[in-house]
Amino acid sequence: MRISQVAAKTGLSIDTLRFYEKIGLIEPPPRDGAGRRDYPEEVLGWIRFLAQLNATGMKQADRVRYARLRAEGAATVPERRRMLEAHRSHMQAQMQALEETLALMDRKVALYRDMEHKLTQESTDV
Amino acid sequence: MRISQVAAKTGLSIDTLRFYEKIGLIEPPPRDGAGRRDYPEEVLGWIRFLAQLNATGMKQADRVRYARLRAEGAATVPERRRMLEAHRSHMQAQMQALEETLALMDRKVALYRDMEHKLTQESTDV
DNA sequence: GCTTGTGCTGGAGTGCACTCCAGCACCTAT
DNA sequence: ATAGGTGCTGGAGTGCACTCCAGCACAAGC
Repeated sequence: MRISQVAAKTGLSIDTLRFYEKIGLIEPPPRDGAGRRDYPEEVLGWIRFLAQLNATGMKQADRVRYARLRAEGAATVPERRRMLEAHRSHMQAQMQALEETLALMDRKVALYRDMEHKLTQESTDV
Repeated sequence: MRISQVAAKTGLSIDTLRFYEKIGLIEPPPRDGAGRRDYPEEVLGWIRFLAQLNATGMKQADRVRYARLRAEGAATVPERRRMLEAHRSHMQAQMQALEETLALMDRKVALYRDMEHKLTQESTDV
């Protein structure tokens, strides 16, 4: 698969794909006769996983570390597991922050609606 | 309250407090006789609210916009409410991403545990 | 009255995660 | 055979959110 196809299917830009390769997030794919990258299908799943780690706040440096461990094979499974567990608890903290702030937003929005209601009445009453 | 006190109570650095003032996130506090910032107590609650918006992914530019609206008074309540509602739905999308990825982490961690178990047995069995 | 601590300003520097560009090669359709 | 599209490399530039620093003023304790 050519780089433009991968970009289209993953939503990453072509530049980002090359950048991810440069920093070690994606393994350098084989090249075709003309020296162009020829990605295997499996890269799509890996990129989607990276996107999930990204969306849930894992830092680039840690994603790179995980990618490097993954490339080293089965011997690194315990360390990868520890990384995922660490990220898991980080995500749980985020969930809690979100829940608390969501509740706060609801209270504030209700308060603001109330204020708007009163302001509307004020101008209607005169 | 002096800047170092505010820093200690909020966890922000002194530089960050001045930076927040510069970009309009915090209103310039009055100064004491020696020209030092003298923050009112209320700033603590506001900073904690900012921290919550921060922790749940609201961008600086939007926090600044909200702060400016807030400083303008009651007339901006409808717009502030719309901002909070927009942030609310952004947070809900984040929650969903977290839930999905949390479930994925659990599956992967279980898988890795399983692999570790088998590897251990392999070396034990021989 | 001098040292230490705290604060001030304006501006430069940092780290992260991309994003863009020049200058070139190759492939494809007309 | 030539024009347009796609891809390549190495390196520079960007935007965000701070963070640090020099050089100075004021204050408080010994």
